[in-house]
Amino acid sequence: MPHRLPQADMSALAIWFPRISMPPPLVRFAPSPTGRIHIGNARTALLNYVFARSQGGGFVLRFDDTDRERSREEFVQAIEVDLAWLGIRPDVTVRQSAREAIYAAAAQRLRDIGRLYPCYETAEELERRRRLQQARGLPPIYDRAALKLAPADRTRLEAEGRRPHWRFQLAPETVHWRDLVRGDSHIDTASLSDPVLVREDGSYLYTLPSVVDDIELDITHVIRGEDHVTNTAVQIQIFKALTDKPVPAFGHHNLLVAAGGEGLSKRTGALSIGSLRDSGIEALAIAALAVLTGSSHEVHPIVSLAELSENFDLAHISRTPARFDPAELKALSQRTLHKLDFESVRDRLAAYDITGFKAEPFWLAARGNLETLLDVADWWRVVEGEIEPVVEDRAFLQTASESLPEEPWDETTWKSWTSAIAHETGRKGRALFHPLRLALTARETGPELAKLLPLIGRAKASARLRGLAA
RNA sequence: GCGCCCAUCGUCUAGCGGUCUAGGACGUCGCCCUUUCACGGCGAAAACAGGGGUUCGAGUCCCCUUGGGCGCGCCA
Repeated sequence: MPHRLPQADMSALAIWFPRISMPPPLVRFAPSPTGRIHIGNARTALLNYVFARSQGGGFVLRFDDTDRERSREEFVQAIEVDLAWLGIRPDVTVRQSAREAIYAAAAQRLRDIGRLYPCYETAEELERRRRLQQARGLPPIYDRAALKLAPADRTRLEAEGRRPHWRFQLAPETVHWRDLVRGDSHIDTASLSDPVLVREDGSYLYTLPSVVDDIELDITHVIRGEDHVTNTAVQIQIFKALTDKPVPAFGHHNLLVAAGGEGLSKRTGALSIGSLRDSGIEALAIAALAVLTGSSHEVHPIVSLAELSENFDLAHISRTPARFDPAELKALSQRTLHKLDFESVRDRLAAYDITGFKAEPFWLAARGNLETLLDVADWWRVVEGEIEPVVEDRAFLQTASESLPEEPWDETTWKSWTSAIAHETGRKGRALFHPLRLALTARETGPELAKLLPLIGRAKASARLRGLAA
């Protein structure tokens, strides 16, 4: 497969032309602040970020907020917060709303070279024509009627008060590019409508600002969802019409679909990063699942974002849509938690007032039993707080409390204590341990009691065995 | 409707004509560990969408069917 070779090609080039050093890659993630980011969005952001990191490159966060109607400041903030939580620190942040003069200049340049032409059809007219074409089995493509307008026609229309919207005139050709994930790709512009770049009210649609910013900011790699492949032909043409700079490389990753198979696009109000965070999902689990699923890499828990950059290769992403299953995310989040060492959660534990000399041994004992970090509070209460013990067998617990050894306790205390009880009562297995666990922790399942007992301490243990809240 | 892309275990995938009685991971199930549960370790079951070709030989190449994704906006 040709698209698995570019790495080799690059290094070959570097050997033969050592003086031609590639500029460091610069990627961009370009959300429109019309909502919170969701798992699909976040995946694109993460893929860009991990790619940049793996190549020693930079990451631009660009807010595509040219749609003034729908863009909201609160979403700009929320997106930055969500991205930061995921571990993404943009090197540069820009807003398209602050750059309109640049787009205006670009639009003028396109008019000057005759590639941007005014159209006077109304939205309703266009809609009607599209339906007509579809009914006839034809592709719904703009017929370029406006191109045939004589100057006099325009003058008359303008006199009637009609304001034009502006279309980019596509050159008839098949546009080719070597997609970073999909390999050799091509689009015949004959199957496309000339894209509207400027609205009737003079504002810009996504297409022009996007290309202009990619040029101005020297973006080298455009990594985005597969839903943008068709746009690529248009963007390459606009790019070339505007500048002699090299066209960026494009990589279109597969899309996520819901477990049932239906699309998981931004329109379906998919799981937001914010709600995932609130439900206790680990950011690292989201990152791992987002970049690993749908690729030939095994999905596995990670302990740092950097881990994902190590074997990262866009060519390892599949061209088939991948299912996103929240249950899988949850399970991965749980396994992630079980691997985290104390240092990496120290600050977050402190937020639950889990500090002091018991904090680390507590974490090591409890982490394997957590579904989410939210659960630590419950286990910390078992160790340091007060709980109401569950008494299953009063007489047995009485015996147990009487054989409780004197402190100091360590991890061997549990073994020697329970051996003594077993000896005295003849109990073993579940009959022996279940009542002890219930009395000591008030829960059916939990961390190894050998590790928990010394943290609970004699005073609390003794009281709980006697059925007292402690 | 038209165009582009795709099709291997439940899920994510390896596989680039013989080495595939199809490999891995997650999940599932079983066993072990812990004189309990959870965590952990080990093992098992589980797939080439269907039909035609090409070839000595096809999961691998071609065509059709079926199924799926995306696109076809004065959205991004």
